[in-house]
Amino acid sequence: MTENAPQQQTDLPNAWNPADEEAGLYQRWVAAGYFTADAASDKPPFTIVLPPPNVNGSLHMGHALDHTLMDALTRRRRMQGYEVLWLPGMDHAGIATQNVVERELANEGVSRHDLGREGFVQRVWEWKAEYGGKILDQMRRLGDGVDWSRERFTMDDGLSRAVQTMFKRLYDDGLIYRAERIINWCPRCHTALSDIEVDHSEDEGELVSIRYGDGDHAIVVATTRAETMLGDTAVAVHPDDERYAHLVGTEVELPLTGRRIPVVADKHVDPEFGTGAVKVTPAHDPNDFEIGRRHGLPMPSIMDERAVITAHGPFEGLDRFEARPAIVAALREQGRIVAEKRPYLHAVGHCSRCDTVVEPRLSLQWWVRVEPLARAAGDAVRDGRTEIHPPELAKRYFDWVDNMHDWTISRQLWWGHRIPVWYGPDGETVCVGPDEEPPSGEGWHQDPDVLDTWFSSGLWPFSTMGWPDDTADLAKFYPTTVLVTGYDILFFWVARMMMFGLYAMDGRQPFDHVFLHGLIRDANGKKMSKSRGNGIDPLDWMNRFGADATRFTLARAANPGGDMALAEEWAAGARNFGTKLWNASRFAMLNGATVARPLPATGELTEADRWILGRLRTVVSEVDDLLEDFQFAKATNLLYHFTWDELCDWYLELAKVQLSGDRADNTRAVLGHVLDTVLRLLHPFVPFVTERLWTALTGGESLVVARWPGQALTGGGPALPEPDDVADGRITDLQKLVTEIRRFRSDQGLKPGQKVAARLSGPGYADLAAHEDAVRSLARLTDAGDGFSATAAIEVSLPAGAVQVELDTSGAIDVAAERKRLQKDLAVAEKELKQTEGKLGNQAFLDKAPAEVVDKIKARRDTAAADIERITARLAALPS
RNA sequence: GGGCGCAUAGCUCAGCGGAAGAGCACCUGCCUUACAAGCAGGGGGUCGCAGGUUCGAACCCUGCUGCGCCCA
Repeated sequence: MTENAPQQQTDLPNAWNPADEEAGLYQRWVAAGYFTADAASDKPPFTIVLPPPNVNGSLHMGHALDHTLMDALTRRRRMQGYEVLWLPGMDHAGIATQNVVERELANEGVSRHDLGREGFVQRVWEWKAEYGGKILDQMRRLGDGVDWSRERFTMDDGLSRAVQTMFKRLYDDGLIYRAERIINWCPRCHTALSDIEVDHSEDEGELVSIRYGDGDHAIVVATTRAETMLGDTAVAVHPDDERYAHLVGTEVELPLTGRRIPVVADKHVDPEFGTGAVKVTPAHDPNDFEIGRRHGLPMPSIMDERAVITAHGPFEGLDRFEARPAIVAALREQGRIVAEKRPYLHAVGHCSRCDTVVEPRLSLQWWVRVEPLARAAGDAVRDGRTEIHPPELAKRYFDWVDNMHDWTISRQLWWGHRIPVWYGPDGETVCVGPDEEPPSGEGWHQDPDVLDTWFSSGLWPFSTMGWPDDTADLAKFYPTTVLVTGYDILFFWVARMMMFGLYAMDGRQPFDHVFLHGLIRDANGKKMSKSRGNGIDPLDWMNRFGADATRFTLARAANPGGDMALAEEWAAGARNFGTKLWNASRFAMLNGATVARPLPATGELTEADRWILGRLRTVVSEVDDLLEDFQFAKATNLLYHFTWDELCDWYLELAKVQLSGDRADNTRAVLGHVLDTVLRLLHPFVPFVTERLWTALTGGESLVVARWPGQALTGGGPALPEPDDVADGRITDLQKLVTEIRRFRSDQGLKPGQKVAARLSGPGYADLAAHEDAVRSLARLTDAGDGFSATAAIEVSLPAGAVQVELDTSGAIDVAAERKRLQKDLAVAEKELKQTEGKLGNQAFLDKAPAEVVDKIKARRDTAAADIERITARLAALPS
């Protein structure tokens, strides 16, 4: 390490141009191997597996946030001396990718069936080679410090083997079974979907009331799906509903079909809803399916896989949405429509991939029996083996895992892991493990379906490290330390990885912590979406403001659990901060700031030096605490304000004075030191600009592998002096004095650059006399030389007493402006006096409030009283 | 229908029992030799409404109103 090599001059350009430097810096980091994890290392591990993005996806703002936070976590831990593994990769996104390639084929006038299964899958691989993984390059743009040597893909041989192993184990344990049930069917994708692949929305539909039967034997049912009446096999009423008691056990005629169907009593019918009677279509509604099961009803399917009506005379061949009005019209003709309500708002499920309205469908599918797995997943969080941050979200997790339905894992697709089950000529069913030969011979065939993409993604925390083999990576890096994702992905990711991880890894949880961040919204707090057109492309921001600015914007908005609104102005602000940091650093370096020598002894430092170093020490400690607690927004805001408001606005200005004094070298050391530390603290969030500045400042190899300030694991780091109350108070006084003078100047319309002769005096000034040069520099005051003639005076009250500032404004002063100012200050002081005296006049307050609170109020009262006296006198002295 | 969360400056959000804060926006003046992607100064809020607890409430409790999200 050459971290302490001296660096006198700087080769830094005048301005920071991210586009010129980011890509080169990133390449250098990767080439140096900084991000490559070593399973043989003695360092403590810190592991994150990247929730794998879809192979057909591109980086959106949600990813950018996710990645920024993961990168910040891993970069800091790396600097702290951990052996960091951040493992990247992608999933194969079964439905989405198959859709993409099918669309491509459609443009060529070909269907996947023309290519055949093998040909189609080959074609998807070719597509992947050419277009897949765009997001990986976008991750490089963002600066993700991932271990590219361990990049994985869910369809790779190793991960496929893990999938087959897992299937076999679950099958053998009786946790995977095949059954005919109602599933969510997408008539466009032609596949089953799991519950969470269905999005519900309130859609406008119609509620039609239909009379079944006639005369005394009539019963009215209401439905939003009139077309399903073709598949009705019963009408159900509540057993205690006296209105229909006489009909239960009898049959009514089902219109249009000539069929007679029974009226059954079922206690799951809500007698309050509608007429209290419901039509029962067991093959096309999950509730009706349950009723059908309880009453042994037939379950005819009336639609094919495209949701087109099959059989049933005139309606055959109609799409379900064409069939609906046709059937209503036919019923109306027969006088069977009792009431119609349009529009009628009701919840409708849509395919999360293509937005088609899902069709509940009776079909034979493979299922995971989740009960024991979900219980273990809940217990791991209940036991505290896995901690969810922020903890409020644990409740949502429990609600989900404790009430989870069995999971449909078969998909009627070709792109994915094929179900490793073979069926024999005599009805045999054989599940085949990865190292076994599948049965062959006449009549044997493999199940045609593939597994849900989430089945393979659920294995990600360990399949990526070589499971089911015992590998060095698993030994070193499992369980992973933290999973970072949005709270909307809690069920997709967390629950499924937890279930599989605990099962496959002998009860060892896949991650110790789960950090859930909020969702990205636009400047008005609205969710970003394609239909709204309010999405922001992170690449656009990276192009215009730089990767650092994009990252810093996201990190500054990331309060745990809270959603965050973003707008271009936010990114511009972050870019401005980078510029500020750049300019401040360049200024410091041009003035010889250096880390070449150790910090001077405390006794050799000025109060300004001791103040900024004390503040720095506090900031280091606070930032550290905040980051341990995933408080990214607070940590970055603290750094933003320390850098801008304290370091740049005050210390750099004070340093300008010191640099022309006799202890300039000390100032150079302090400047270098503060800057060095600030760059280290900021590096996890804005890696590029800090790297460029830090290597220039220190001559060190790279900030990526530099030590993190403070904290035990870092083995020390620069020793900073304790915060110094005297120095802090002195600088606070100085700031107040300078600010008051500036206020006066501004009131009086004096140009900021205009020097004004002044004389400073008063009891409060004794302690500040040593800072006179600084005060004069910051307030643009010159000495009161010959011919000085005060035309105005202000009085600033400090804890040690008042300071008089007499100024020669070389002209008349604006008395009205001065009076206005004083009156305003007076009003403030009077309000303060009234408030504090009110409290102190309350015996109950004096008796019950803690002594330090009472003392504080007393001090405030005294200050207010003194201010009133002073201001009143000043007002009286003003020429009228 | 069940559950959760939020209502604080024009906008987006911190603060969660002892003096109302930030960023952006806004107003005034400045190209003051690091920085106009900037500097200096300034204006702006009875902290959704109504009760209660407390010496003291933006902060705790109850109800109401209005939003948002998840699940059914």
